[in-house]
Amino acid sequence: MEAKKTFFNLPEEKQKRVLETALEEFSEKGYEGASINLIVSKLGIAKGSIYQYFTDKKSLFLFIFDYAVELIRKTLKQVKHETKEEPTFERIRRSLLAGVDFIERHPFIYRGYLKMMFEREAPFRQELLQRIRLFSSEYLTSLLLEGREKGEIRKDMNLETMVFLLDAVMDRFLQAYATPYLDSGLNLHRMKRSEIERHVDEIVKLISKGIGR
Amino acid sequence: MEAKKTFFNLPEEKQKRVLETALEEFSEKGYEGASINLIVSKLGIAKGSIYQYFTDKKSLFLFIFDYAVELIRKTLKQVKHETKEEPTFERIRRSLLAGVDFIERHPFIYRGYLKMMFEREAPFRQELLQRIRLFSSEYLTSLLLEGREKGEIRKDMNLETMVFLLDAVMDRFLQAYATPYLDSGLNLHRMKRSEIERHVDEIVKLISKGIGR
DNA sequence: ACCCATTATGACCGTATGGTCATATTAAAA
DNA sequence: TTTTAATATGACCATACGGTCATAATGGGT
Repeated sequence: MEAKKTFFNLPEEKQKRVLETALEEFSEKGYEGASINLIVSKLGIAKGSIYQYFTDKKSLFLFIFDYAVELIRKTLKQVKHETKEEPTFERIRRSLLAGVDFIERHPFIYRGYLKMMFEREAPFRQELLQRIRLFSSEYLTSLLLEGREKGEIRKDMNLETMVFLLDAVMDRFLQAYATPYLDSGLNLHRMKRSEIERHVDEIVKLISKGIGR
Repeated sequence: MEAKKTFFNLPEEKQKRVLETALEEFSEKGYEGASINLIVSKLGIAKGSIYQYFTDKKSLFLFIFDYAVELIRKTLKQVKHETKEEPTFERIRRSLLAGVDFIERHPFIYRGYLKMMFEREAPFRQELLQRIRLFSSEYLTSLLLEGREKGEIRKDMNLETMVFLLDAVMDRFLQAYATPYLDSGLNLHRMKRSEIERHVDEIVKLISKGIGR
C-alpha cells in the first residue's frame, strides 16, 4: 500500500539500510525538515531511485512510522507478559527500564516520536499520535486495574487521573533519558544503567507513596 | 543588541504586531520551518522592511525569545509571591492554574516552548532551554524546601527526585491543556475552567498521597 | 518650497526543496 | 547473441527559502 514492489525486490539489507537512513533523517529534522536529497546522498543512490521505491515523501514517512509502531507495540506486549505475576510497582519499574533499553536499542525511533508530538506538519499526525498514546494508556490502565484487584492500588481515586500521572512521569523520565536538559537537575541523560536503576526505584516509590507529609 | 534602532522608532502598536505575528509563525513551524516571507505577507509589509528592523532571522528569533522568557519569569515570580503564606499543596494548585491562565493569555508562547524542546535546529537551543528549565526547577525546589520546613513535605526522600516528579506532572498537565491527544484520555485540551479545577484538585491530591495502598 | 535623514519597497540573487522522466544500465530469458 | 523486462540515473522543473540593495516614498525642520 505504501511502498512500491520495486522496494520489496531489493536485497533485505539494502531495504533495511534505506529505512534506517530515512528514519534517522526524519527523527532528526521532523517530517517537513527532512530532506530527500540528503537521504539519497547519504545512501549513495540517485534521487530517482528512491522514487522507484516509494511514491513520495509521505509514503516513505508512513511506511517508516508503521515499522516503528510495530516495534513499540511488540516491546510493550512482551514486558506486560513477562511481568504478569509481579507486584504492580515492580511491573512499573520494569516497564520504565524496558523503555530505557528500547531507547538504547532504537535511539531514532523515540526521538522521532518526540519530534512528532510537537510538530503540526507531519501527515496524519493526529491519527498517528492517537494510535501510540492509545495503547500506551490502555497498557497503564490494565496495569492499574489488575493492581487494584490485588489491593495494591488505592480505590478512592479516579482511575483516569492515576493513569495520567503515571503516564506523565514515565514519559518524562524517558524523555529526560533521551534528551539533555529536560530533567530538572537529575542529569538522567545517558546515565549509566546502575544509576538509572537507582533513580527508577526512587521515582516508583514516590509515585506509590506521594510527596506529602 | 538584537533589534535595530529602526524597530524601536516604530509606533508601539506596530512593534507589538510584528512581534506577535512572528511569534505565531515561530511557534507553529519552529525556527527552521518559520518563513520570513509568510511573516511579512501576513503583516502586509515588504520583505525588505523586516530586515530594517532585525539583522536576520536569528536576531528576530532571539529577540522574541527574550520577550517571552521575561513574561514567564514575571508570572512565576508573581504566583510565588501571591501564595507566600499558603500551604504547599495549595501553592502547587495555584501554580498549575496560573499556568493554564498563562496559556490562555499567551497561547503561542507555550506552543513555542514545546516546539523548541524537541527541535535541534533553533539557535542556542541548549542555552535557551537551560534558562527556562533552570528557573522552573529553582521555583519548585524552593517551594518544596519551604514545605519541608512547615512539615508538609516528607523528608525521607531525595529532594531532586521530588522536584522531577512535580515538574513532570505539572508540565504534562499544561502540555495536555495546550495540545490535544496528550493526556491519556483525560481530555484536558481547552476544557472549561471549572472542570480544569476539578482535575487540578485530583492531581494535586495524587501527588501528595501517591497512588499506592 | 526645499532639504535630508529616516523608513519602505520589491525585483533580484544563490541555494535548496520535492518530484519527474526520458534514457542508460543491468541481468535474466530466449 | 538477441530480446525484454526490471532497475538505476541525474538533468531538469516549478517553487520556496533567507537575504540584499538600489531606489522610492515619507515627513519634520528650516
